[in-house]
Amino acid sequence: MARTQGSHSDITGPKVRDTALRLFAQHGYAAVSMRQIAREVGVQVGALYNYTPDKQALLFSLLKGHMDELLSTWEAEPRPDGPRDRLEAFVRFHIRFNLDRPQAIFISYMELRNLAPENFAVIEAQRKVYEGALEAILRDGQSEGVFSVPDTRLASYALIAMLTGVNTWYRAGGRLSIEEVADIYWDMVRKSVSAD
Amino acid sequence: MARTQGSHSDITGPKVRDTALRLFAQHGYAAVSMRQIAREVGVQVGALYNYTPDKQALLFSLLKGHMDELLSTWEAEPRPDGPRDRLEAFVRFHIRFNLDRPQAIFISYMELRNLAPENFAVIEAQRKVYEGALEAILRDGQSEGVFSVPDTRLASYALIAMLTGVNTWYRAGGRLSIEEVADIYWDMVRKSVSAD
DNA sequence: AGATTAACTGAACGGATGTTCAGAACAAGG
DNA sequence: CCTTGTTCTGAACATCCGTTCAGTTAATCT
Repeated sequence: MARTQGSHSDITGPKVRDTALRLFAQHGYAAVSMRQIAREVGVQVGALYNYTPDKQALLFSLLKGHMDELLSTWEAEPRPDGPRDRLEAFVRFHIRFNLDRPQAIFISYMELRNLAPENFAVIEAQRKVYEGALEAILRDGQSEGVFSVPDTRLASYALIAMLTGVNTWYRAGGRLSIEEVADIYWDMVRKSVSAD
Repeated sequence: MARTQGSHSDITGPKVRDTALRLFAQHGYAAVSMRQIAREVGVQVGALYNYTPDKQALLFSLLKGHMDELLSTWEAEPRPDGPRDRLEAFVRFHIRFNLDRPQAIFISYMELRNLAPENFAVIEAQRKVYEGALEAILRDGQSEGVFSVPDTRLASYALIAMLTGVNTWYRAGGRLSIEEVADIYWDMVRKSVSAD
């Protein structure tokens, strides 16, 4: 039998993506087989190829979709005046965005090396744009004299790593809410760049 | 032919570990085959099983060896008086240690999920010991009034993530020496906990 | 009602996987 | 010099891999 009742592409399609995202985040791209994805979706393995040309494209599509959403959401955020408030906005945005999609964040840091070179280049370029936004804030603050950062490039790396690290330990329903976490991180970031 | 001249276990053994470490770091545990390791070592695949009971044990052995070295090296470090100097020692030690073994650091953060549960528990416990050392410093500094950190647990996570992040961008021979990098990071860490 | 099309099954393809093992080649010890 | 033990080869094992495709089913269109 094929095409059981109510199973259409607009149901199976997202299900394939969701399942792949979850399994890739849990076990890693290389450790997850197409058959495993199919089993959890509830179809035979061949059916997956209605939704992706191959396994590599599935990974790339997930990462690309995530980066597109990250960039467009960030650009739609209110952009306060002055480096200090812009930095705070970045910190709070980053933490909120990350904690809302832990799996996507996880694979977009862990599975980069499993991208084909041309796919890697695309994602890497998008990441540079995003991290560049942080560095621009730091540079502005430094030149306006409201921050004191000896090396803005390096500081942006350090802060990104610190902020992205929340995903390794934060669990929803824990002792701290997302807002409380953001408050604490912002406190540390603010002091680390010597802002008021 | 077998046993060609000069190939003994005290040469092949370390070569297997070095090769496995390099390949795991480069492509990921699941993406590297035993045959690939054997090829780069220069033996047939069966010969690897003189040095490890199986692939999983090889990964665990690499991670365990790394964590053992991390803990014993840290415990052998001079232990300055007072939280401020102890924190500085920790920061400089961590950066130095990490940048000296980028591959081992990489796999011990990336390949944890590929460990069998009982192996994972061992490594996780060791990691907790190490991170606990940082938190103890923060707690002491907080209670002595030389630091101002609202949440020492969370701050230790944040700082560890920030410090470990150096491995993602630092390349030997770049524009900054390890000492310069450590100076800059220490400056940020110091300020983030409000130490003089 | 009949034709068309989208969605899926079931099976197959060649090749790669981790692991085992009998036997060969060599070095060392008596 | 002959035995013993170590180290390795070469081949095999069963199983899994990503991917393809002819055929089947069910929804949609005319």
